[in-house]
Amino acid sequence: MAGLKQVQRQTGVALWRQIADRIREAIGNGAYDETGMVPPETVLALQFGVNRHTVRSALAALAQEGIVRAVQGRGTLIERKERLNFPITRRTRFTSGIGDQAREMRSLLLDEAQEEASAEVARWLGLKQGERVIRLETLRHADRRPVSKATSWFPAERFAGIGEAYRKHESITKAFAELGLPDYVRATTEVTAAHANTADLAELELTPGAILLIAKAMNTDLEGVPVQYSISRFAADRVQFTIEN
Amino acid sequence: MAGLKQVQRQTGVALWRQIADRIREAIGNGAYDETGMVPPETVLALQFGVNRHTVRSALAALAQEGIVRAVQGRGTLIERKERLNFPITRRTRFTSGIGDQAREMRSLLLDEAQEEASAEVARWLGLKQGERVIRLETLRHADRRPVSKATSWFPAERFAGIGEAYRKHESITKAFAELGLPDYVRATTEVTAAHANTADLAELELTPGAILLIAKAMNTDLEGVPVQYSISRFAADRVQFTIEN
DNA sequence: TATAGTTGTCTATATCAATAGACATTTTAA
DNA sequence: TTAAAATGTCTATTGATATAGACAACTATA
Repeated sequence: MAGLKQVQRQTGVALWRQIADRIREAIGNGAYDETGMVPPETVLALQFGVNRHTVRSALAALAQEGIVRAVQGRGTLIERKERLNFPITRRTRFTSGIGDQAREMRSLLLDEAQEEASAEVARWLGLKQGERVIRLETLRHADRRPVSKATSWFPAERFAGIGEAYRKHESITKAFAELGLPDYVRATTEVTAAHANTADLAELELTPGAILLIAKAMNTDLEGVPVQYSISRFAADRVQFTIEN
Repeated sequence: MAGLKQVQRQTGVALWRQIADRIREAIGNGAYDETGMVPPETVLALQFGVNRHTVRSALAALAQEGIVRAVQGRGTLIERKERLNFPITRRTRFTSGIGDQAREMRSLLLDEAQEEASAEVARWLGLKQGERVIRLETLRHADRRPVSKATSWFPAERFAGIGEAYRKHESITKAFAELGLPDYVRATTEVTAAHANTADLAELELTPGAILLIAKAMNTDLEGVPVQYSISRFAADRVQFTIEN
């Protein structure tokens, strides 16, 4: 079976829109990953059982969204969104925040350690300097491209075992949930920029001179008690932050 | 603020369809419960900022779905959906299964008793005949109309106190959760039909000769251990079951 | 019994959606 | 260089969508 098909007429939803939705979904599922382009308009028209112009309307809509780009003579290329968008809100989460923009998300736990809180960490987590904290080093990929490397600190007492939970779920949100924190909010985020150092270059697969976006973030539980402080280093050419006010 | 509004033009979705969706949603939210009818076409046209004919298209679509019925000179009446649909799947639950079709759900605990398992109950629950089970008699209403009367049996040892939990939450799912069973699945469902007896007639507010749909269901925990066996008697003219394969 | 309020029907017009066909333009590869 | 394959553009036609206005038919109520 080649076909997507199944577009319905006279439902109040235009065929071109139904087709655009199908193609967008197929792209999201990686259906055309091998070629990196959408099938020719004539082929799509045949598959969906509509006129080529109708397919063109659908592709025009997708081009408007920046999902595809038509090149005369070649075909209609799928645009890799080279900048993942991170909305920064009170409900900022890494995975679900960009889950609709990338097909495959990976979050690897590189290192875990228990240590004494530095002055900075203690200040952010509302602890005394020297109190025990758990530090996680994580590396996050989207579609096999490294996106960010993050260092996170958690109060050791409250979140014992978070390393294991994170390794299992590849998600801070789910790790928190497993440890009895079903919900949390982003309290503050500080964004700066810097040049990548040699370690960054290797881990994020960058070239010398590359720029990083650095986000220092503090999350709290619903009572306002700090639960996480993290410093994330993003490859600046692969992400953008959006802050809505 | 009166208005729903917010219909968009030139999105590939016809205005009449957007409006139909809004009105259907508003009906589902009980927005027009006081009058039992949709506002006049002219009022809706004003609210949505469209022509009256466009509203008429939307209402015609809803009438086709059986959600409303227009009466010349009176108005457009909201049709009480006389058959609630029960999807029967592995995740069958009473309340959430029809929660989007009725505005007010009630589940009353009529009686609770601890008794010895009959041969039938023992077989379904994987117990030995004579083992202790808890029996609950429940009556379920949707929008103040009785829908079903059910007798449920639970292993007494594992689910001590389920009667109280059910009375409190009016939900088997939540009662299970309170007793440490966060999730369960429908293992088997047997459906038959019969005439209502005199007790059914009274409890389900039926007229003599009425038909019942009788569902014998067994739920298990995620390990496959039976947790509930129930016999539910549904007023056949108020429900339908759907089984997707 | 009027009358106001409501839905039903009809005509007319403009725009959007979809089909059909022809041909131009560009890229890729034989 | 040529041809095949793909997208781009144009004209024309049909049906669905939406607006506009007028009036008929029906219901409830004063």
